[in-house]
Amino acid sequence: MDSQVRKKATIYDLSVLSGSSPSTVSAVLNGTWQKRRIARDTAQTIFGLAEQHQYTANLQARGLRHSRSGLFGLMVPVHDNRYFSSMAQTFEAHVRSRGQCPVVVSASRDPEEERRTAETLISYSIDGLFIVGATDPDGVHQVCRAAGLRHVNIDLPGTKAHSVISDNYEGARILTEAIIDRFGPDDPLRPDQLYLFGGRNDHASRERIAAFHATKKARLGDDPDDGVQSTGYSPEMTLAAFERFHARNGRLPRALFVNSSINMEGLLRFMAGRPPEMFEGLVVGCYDYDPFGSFLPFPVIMIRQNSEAMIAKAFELIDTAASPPQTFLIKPELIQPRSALRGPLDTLKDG
Amino acid sequence: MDSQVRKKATIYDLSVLSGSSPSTVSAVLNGTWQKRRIARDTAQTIFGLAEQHQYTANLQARGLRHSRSGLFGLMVPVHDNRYFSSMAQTFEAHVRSRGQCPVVVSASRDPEEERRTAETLISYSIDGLFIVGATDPDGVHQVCRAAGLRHVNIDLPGTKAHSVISDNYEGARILTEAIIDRFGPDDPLRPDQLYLFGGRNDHASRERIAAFHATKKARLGDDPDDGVQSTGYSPEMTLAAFERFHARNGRLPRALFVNSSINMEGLLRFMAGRPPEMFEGLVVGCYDYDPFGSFLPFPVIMIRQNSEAMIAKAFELIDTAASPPQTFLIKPELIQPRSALRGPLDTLKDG
DNA sequence: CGCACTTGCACAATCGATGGTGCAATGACT
DNA sequence: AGTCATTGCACCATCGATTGTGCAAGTGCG
Repeated sequence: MDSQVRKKATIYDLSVLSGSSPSTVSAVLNGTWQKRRIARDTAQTIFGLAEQHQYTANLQARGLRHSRSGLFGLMVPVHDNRYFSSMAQTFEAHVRSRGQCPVVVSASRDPEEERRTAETLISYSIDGLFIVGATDPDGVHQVCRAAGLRHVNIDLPGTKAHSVISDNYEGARILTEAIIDRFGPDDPLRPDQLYLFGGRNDHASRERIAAFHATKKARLGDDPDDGVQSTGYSPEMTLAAFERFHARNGRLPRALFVNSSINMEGLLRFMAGRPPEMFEGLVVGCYDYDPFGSFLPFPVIMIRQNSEAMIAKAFELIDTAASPPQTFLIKPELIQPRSALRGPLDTLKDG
Repeated sequence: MDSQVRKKATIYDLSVLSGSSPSTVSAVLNGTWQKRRIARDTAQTIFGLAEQHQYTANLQARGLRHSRSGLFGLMVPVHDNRYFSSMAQTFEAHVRSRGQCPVVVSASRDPEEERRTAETLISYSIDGLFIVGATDPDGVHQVCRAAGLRHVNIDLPGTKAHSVISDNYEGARILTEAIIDRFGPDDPLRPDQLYLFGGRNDHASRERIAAFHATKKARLGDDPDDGVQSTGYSPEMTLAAFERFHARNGRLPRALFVNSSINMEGLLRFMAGRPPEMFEGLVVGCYDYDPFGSFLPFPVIMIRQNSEAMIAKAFELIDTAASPPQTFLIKPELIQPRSALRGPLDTLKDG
């Protein structure tokens, strides 16, 4: 009843109530009162009033004064994806432990949207920004630099700011090896039986495709040109690619390298309504880890990108000067089929 | 080179450059210039300068003046979960289309953290808040009301503000029916062969458990007391529950009602390292939809909660007075095994 | 020409918190 | 008592944008 829909108390309110000046109230409540030689008694009084009236600072006002906001941004392509959302989970914990407020927004892999989103966040004077999987990291960089905003690229590298990315070449190499190893010497995999689906013209895909080619050539002796079906990061396009392949060949390849969990969803759509037998003997490598994906009816070897390490490294970099910009590779991990890993959620109390 | 790390331009900078007063510049740039009878020529000049100097408004200053920020918050328990992250995806699109900036934060299902997080967001004068799956919605409500912040509960209801939740009773009923229907008349399911794993003492779980009990009794004629293993929303606790069950009985139940995808991850952990044969014949109902979970080696019937409809309804409610608070039920959908649904990501350009 | 309007804009207060500076009161010391 | 240092706090400008108000110059009309 006491504090209905009344506006929040300000230092001016407490100033009147306590008989002290607003600046004294401010000093007490932001912790600088000792430095400003405010008497302990005065402070106590003000603390009491603050508690009684549920005072909390107006962070916009403080931010305006400081040209900082206490907000720290994470810009992801999409929320609805285990890789990015587990990154967000880790990110939040880090930011909170720094006493700041995490803000996660998505920019839909649209360069224009990416820049607009950065602009918006900058208008709130955010203190830092991680740019995850941006289509145009350097475009976002322009915007950030013009505003003097500290930022780090994650997952896809830019040329103007520090970047922390997966070691996609190495990851794709070990994944391709693992797929090939899955077939015994009695009936080994032939080069024309292993296809890569997914990917687009971004740094990560290019690296993975290069490693895929190189490893195929090294291990299988050959690598036909049509072994890569580029589909973008779209389930629907990936589905279409599988359907085209199936229409042409009457079956799926024996083995698949799927570029991401999003592309894997294209495979799921292909599976829906088709007989399970169609997928017998299939071996899939997926460049992403999803616990449910790991238990499909056929073996799915996965790559788990180490998002915790990437976020940690990014926080290390955010406070260091960016010149010259460097790219840091974080080694991903091969996950054998039927693995249920622990994740960031496991650190929560109970759930 | 031009705009190195120089501070952002303000209306005062443009004021000097244009020879107009700051208030004129402000009026031009915030669109009220016609109302304030600023000459078109003057406006043009200022628009030009603004563009040239890449002016963007300081939204903290604007927010301070307006006691609004243009930020709209979504507080979820965790990011790392398809249900919540797809909700976030839908939420973002809505907020953007309202011309506001979405802010997604997680509160870890910790009542204290929930209140603190709300406090923080309020300190930034956010314009609205959706409280998703809160452990203590009414506690958060207190905080919001004291600040006059519009808010709606989603997924778990409160008693003091409008709530939009899944029709958990109905969903659990049709899920339980579907599980039972999965078994033919030759070898029908016995009451002691169907167990519920997961859930805690929240509204959703209580409703689901009630429906589970009622449906079992109605369809199978009986319902032993120990048919519900409460584990919270924790993969690890759920794993432990499965292990206990298995240790006691030497096998899993024939059929499972798993309370959420998070609890399903506990089942995955149980599966890891155990022979696939152990899960032959198993039928699972899962109260959540995950595309990968839909294609496990045994039939998994899922409930897809309609997060799009819930978000849409919540936006409808946010602008209406909250008295008296009502709870709106959104019907969830039964998803047969091996289904790969389209999701919010499919509306994106390509990926 | 004189008066009433309209046009076009400047002025200044305001939102809430911060921090540099100044100043009175008190105490310490010669 | 006089000097100086310290204590304890108030004053005020400031961050950038918004908006109510006031006012000079221009226009129209009798």
